[in-house]
Amino acid sequence: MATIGDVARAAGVARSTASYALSGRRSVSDEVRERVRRAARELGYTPNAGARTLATSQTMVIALLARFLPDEFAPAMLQYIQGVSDSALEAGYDILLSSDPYGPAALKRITDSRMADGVVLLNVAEQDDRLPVLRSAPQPGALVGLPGDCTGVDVFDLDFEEAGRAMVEHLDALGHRELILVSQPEHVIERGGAYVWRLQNAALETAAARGVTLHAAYGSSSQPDIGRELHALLEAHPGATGLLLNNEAAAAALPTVMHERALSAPADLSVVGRYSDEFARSFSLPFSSIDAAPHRLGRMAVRQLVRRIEHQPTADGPHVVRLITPELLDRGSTAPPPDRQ
Amino acid sequence: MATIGDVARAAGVARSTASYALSGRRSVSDEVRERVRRAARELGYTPNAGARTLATSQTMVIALLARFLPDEFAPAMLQYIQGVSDSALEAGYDILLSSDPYGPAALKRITDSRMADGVVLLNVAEQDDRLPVLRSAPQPGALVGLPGDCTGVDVFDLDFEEAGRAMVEHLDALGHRELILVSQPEHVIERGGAYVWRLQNAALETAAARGVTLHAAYGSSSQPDIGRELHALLEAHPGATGLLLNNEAAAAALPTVMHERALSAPADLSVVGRYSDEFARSFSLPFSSIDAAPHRLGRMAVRQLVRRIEHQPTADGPHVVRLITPELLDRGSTAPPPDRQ
DNA sequence: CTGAAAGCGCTTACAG
DNA sequence: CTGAAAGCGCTTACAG
Repeated sequence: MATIGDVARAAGVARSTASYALSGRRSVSDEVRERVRRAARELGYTPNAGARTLATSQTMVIALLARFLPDEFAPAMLQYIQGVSDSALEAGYDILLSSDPYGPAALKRITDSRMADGVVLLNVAEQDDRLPVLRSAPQPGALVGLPGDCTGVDVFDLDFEEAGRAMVEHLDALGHRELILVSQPEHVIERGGAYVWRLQNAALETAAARGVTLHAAYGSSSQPDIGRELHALLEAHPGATGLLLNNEAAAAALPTVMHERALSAPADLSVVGRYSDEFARSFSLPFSSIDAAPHRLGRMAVRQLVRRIEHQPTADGPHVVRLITPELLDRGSTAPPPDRQ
Repeated sequence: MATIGDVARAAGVARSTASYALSGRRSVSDEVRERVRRAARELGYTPNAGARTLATSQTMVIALLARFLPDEFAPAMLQYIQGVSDSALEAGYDILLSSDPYGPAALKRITDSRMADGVVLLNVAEQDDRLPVLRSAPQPGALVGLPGDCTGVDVFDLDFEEAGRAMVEHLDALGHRELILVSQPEHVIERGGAYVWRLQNAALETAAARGVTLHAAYGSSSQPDIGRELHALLEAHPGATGLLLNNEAAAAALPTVMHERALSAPADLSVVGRYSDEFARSFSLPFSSIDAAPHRLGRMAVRQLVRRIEHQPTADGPHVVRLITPELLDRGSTAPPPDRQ
């Protein structure tokens, strides 16, 4: 493979001149620049990434630390990755993907060995064991997901509290007095998925404040369990006229369940979910929903990370915690409750 | 950050000795080795990846070239990535993930700049424009997906022809005389998804040889279109007693469609699909199916790639094309056809 | 068993 | 406007 030395020799100049001609970091005569460029082109010269990194201490790589959890929802996961990947590409960075189940050690190795200029953490838990490592690393970090302690990192997430409020307020305004909320399984909370109770608590508080009855339940993350559970919940609360879903598996199962119970939305039951629009589209979920916006969150995290990387190490402003405001996309699955006598 | 020089100084030895003591690539007295190790531990020494790469010309990185196509099925995609990721981790490699839509240029940059020791290509097309680049790269390559020309690379895929045959034979043996096959959308073929017609042609041939009528159709890759199409197909072929699915969206939509038509499997209709077991599980698809085995294919590709990388450049055996034999997982959705008079 | 030196391929002050 | 040199942090022949 051609090196900068080969290019310099072919162009009849010094290696430094070849380097400058290619990078444009100091002025070079038009003629020399042309000769160097031609030589580079003809030799098919591409700079060696390792050598450049060693010389500049810039890797132009962003590390993406993901966790492939068994009950993590695959379509959402892939969209986070896509968002990160797309915006890294735009900014000129490559992605180093790590899904080592033992996250802290993997992260430490990556940051210590200087394989990346910055780190994006996915599936962030309330008490995330990767955070202490990230805070003491020299590289900046951006998270998708809100941890208990946000110091030293930039954080991006959906405002799940607002989502919980918005769901309840929407149905309350339509006149519903009794609702059911189906959340992710309880073990998602146990491993630190704070978004589950953030949404649920806000929904419960809002319901209480408005005198709305809200039955909060945890649902399974896979079929057919979740289907059975939905049946049982609808049976147990015959007076409920609205259903809130913070559980993708439940959203996927609901059309069948409603069909089996001969219910239709919104005539018999109003339904509001929380999942990605992409998921809604590919499964044609007919329910109004709050967009989980995984692609957008991935993008935001990378954008901010790149800003930090490129302003480093001085002009780094205060760290941000950006919770995006839920938007309820109306798919017509909510309406005033049916009359019951 | 501590360098090997810092470690050497702290241990009172030369840098070379420190390096050898840590790598074990030449014998070092027990006492010196202990001193060096302790110094490394106390200083929190981790070798600089770029420097090591420059010195050894080994990156310990595998490039993963994916394509995020709009109608690519997300759960399958993520599982390929997981398979690759898991086995890379086991082998001690990191993953450089590229999803640049302009694949050939991205691949060329990655291989030319020596960012990886080997390359895995996902979503391989019949005529894949990344293949010429990969063949002329110095790094070995492994593909998931069967291209028209397999020279110079190792190839892994499901045996889609055998899958098509197996599906038809299975239903023929049960006594079915008229079947419907729903494939992926036609534009998947157009962009090079050869597996669509590989399965379809084999199914058609097998059916013809056995005197079975097979109606082959392309289906949409998303709802609600595919649902409508399934209805139309079942309507158009009232004599069909078996349904073959090579289309994940169709598999996801079918339970609802059958419900709507008051059909049940296998009493009214025998159904066989082809998708990943993981997908079947998370959506509880009640149909017997041939496992697409994305995780396993990803693993196989990496395993072989690592073998090539580590035997390079001499002892590289002939390239392999490994088509894994479809396994029909019986979920009880097939039976002899109902009597029709 | 250990050390001093060269070299991997870049970039970037330092000189002219 | 250009060149010769140093240095990034490793590894690995070459000497002893």
